[in-house]
Amino acid sequence: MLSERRLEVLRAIVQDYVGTEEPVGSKALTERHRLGVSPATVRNDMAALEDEGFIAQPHTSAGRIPTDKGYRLFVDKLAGVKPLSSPERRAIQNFLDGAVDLDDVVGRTVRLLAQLTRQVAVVQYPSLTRSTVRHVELLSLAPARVMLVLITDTGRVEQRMVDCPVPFGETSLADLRARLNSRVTGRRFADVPQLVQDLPESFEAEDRGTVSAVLATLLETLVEETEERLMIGGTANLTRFGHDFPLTIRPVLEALEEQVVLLKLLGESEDSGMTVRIGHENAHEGLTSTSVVAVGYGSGDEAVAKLGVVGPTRMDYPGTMGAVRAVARYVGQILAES
Amino acid sequence: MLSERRLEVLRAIVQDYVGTEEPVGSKALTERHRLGVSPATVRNDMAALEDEGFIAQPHTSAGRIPTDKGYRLFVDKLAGVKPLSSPERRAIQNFLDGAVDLDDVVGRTVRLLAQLTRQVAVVQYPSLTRSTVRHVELLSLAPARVMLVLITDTGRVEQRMVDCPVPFGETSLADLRARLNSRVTGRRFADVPQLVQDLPESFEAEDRGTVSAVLATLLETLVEETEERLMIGGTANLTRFGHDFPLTIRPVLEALEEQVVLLKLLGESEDSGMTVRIGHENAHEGLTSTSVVAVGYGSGDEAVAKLGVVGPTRMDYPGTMGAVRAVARYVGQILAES
DNA sequence: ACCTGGCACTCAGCCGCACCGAGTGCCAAG
DNA sequence: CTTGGCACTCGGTGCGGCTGAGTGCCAGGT
Repeated sequence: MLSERRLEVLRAIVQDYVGTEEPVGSKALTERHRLGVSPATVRNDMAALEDEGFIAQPHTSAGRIPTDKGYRLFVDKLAGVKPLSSPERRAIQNFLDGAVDLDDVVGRTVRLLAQLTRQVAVVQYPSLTRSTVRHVELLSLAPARVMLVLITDTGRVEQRMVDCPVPFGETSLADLRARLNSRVTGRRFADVPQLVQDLPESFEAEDRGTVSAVLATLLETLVEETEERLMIGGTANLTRFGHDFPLTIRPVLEALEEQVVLLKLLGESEDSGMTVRIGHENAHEGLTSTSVVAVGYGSGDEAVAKLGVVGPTRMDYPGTMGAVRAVARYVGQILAES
Repeated sequence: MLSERRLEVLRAIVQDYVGTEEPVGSKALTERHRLGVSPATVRNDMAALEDEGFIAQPHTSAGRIPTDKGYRLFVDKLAGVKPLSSPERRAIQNFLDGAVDLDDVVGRTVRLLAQLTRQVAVVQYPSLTRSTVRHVELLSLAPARVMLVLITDTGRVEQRMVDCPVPFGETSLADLRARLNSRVTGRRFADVPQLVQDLPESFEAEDRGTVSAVLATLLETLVEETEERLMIGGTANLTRFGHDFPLTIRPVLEALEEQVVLLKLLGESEDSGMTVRIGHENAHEGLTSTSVVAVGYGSGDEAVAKLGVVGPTRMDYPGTMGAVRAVARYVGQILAES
């Protein structure tokens, strides 16, 4: 229902607007793009595109700017994913290769993504529920005090204190540690609850209380930390947002500080494959003038967490999508290696 | 050399300016404060204060605003530290008490501080070098692969992978773990290097390579992580900075993203006792229009790390200092308990 | 049926101008 | 040393006119 040329006009409008940040008019369009038609024709097309809701005028007698719906069409039909240049790829690899631990990987990823896209980057830590257990460690700190340390295959470490109802001997502790690990090492966290269910029964009566306490803390940790952690960076890029600062930037900063909001943002997208959420498509009110590009990443074929960027709806979608995808791939490789 | 009344005038100017964000004139001053003198007198005093460099006019025929030097005098001589109200104290305690682990403590502290002061909060993780070792754990993940886990008395956990030159048996590993712990548990991290220096010699020749590798990684971790970690929050408060947004806010956001800068910022202050660094007193260029209020906190009497806030030079110093001090105390308590 | 050039119209942004008023410095008197 | 008076400054604001990019529409051409 939209002719080929009209789509072409929309593409041109999006590209110009993203570049200049200013409403684009018919004359400027014909000059900057070889559309092969006159400004008047473009005007007609623009009127049609406006009727369909793809573009809008800020005020009468100004140029047009794309609407969220216009960006949507652009992303879905008109734009591809721009692959990175090979120097960029090499830079990514070099930068990520220097990481020493998981925190470092995530930290570097955030900085990298922020720099590449010149936007705000968000990286989720590998999810506990989708990871597998590498090791469970129990340390006796005091006669009735045990520290529980949980290590995942992605290098994440969680620790908790456990208060034992009665003092717990070193040998019992070693016993519990051994049995616990033989059951859960290499298994997925999601499966842990049923794997340890009957563990207390196999212990002496006097130790059962403590065993139960330890297990309870373990399960609690799994539940609590299912609210994942994440890291953000590149907030300074928000200053390149637009001219009407305070009002735009404020709610975005606020939203970015609420982990819950961000996690929802990343979580709502499909598991693998890139998701682009544009303007009002974002549920959160403060983010209706931003777009979110997110993708899953993982050490194997399956995604263990998401990463992405938050930027103005007026962003370079192909470039951003390319950068996000590339970074996700490299991070996956790094995690698989460690 | 400055009469009592002139100091009083300065105090009034600072207070009014902090409240209204607008240059304050002689007439307004006499109306809002009971100085007992006429505007003309105040004008004379203001002229004197301006000669001394404590206040300045943005343009001729506008009110006066305090200079950095003026704020300095205000903080040093004219203002106390405003204690928090008891509801506030209770709120702090309740909020911090719910923390489950160190990350949570730091996270809650940041949010709390940001909310109380309505500024950007910065909290440093307890320093490794000033903490003591609670436990060192060695886990065999593969025949020639060991994971080193370091746990501090403040609950911080660091982990590193160690590649062994030759496979390392479980018994040797247990042996090393035991000897290592007997030497370093309870000792300060700073002392660890010399405590483990001669450890390889006491092992069989074939294991010495691995023992050395493990120790090398341990020491390396200590060095690397001496660049401390920290957490920031409340950046949304930057939007309340001033009217001339983009230019002011940008360098601040950039500075806040550079951990190194922030660590220097906190580190430069004396160990305990509160430090207030005003405007150009901050070395970093991006922060010359901000003030930093920082204080050490710790589980015992000695500081293990710093926390503080970054805000506009035009801030409520007494209130901010009060909040920072109170939060530091409570965090110290929480850490001591865990 | 579609493209195109022409034309009248609109309106945000940008002067220039005058005015207002808060605030100042100075001075002479108390 | 304080105070009231007074002339002066100058940033901010509101108003009017101009400009120019951009539009919508129409009539003519392909």
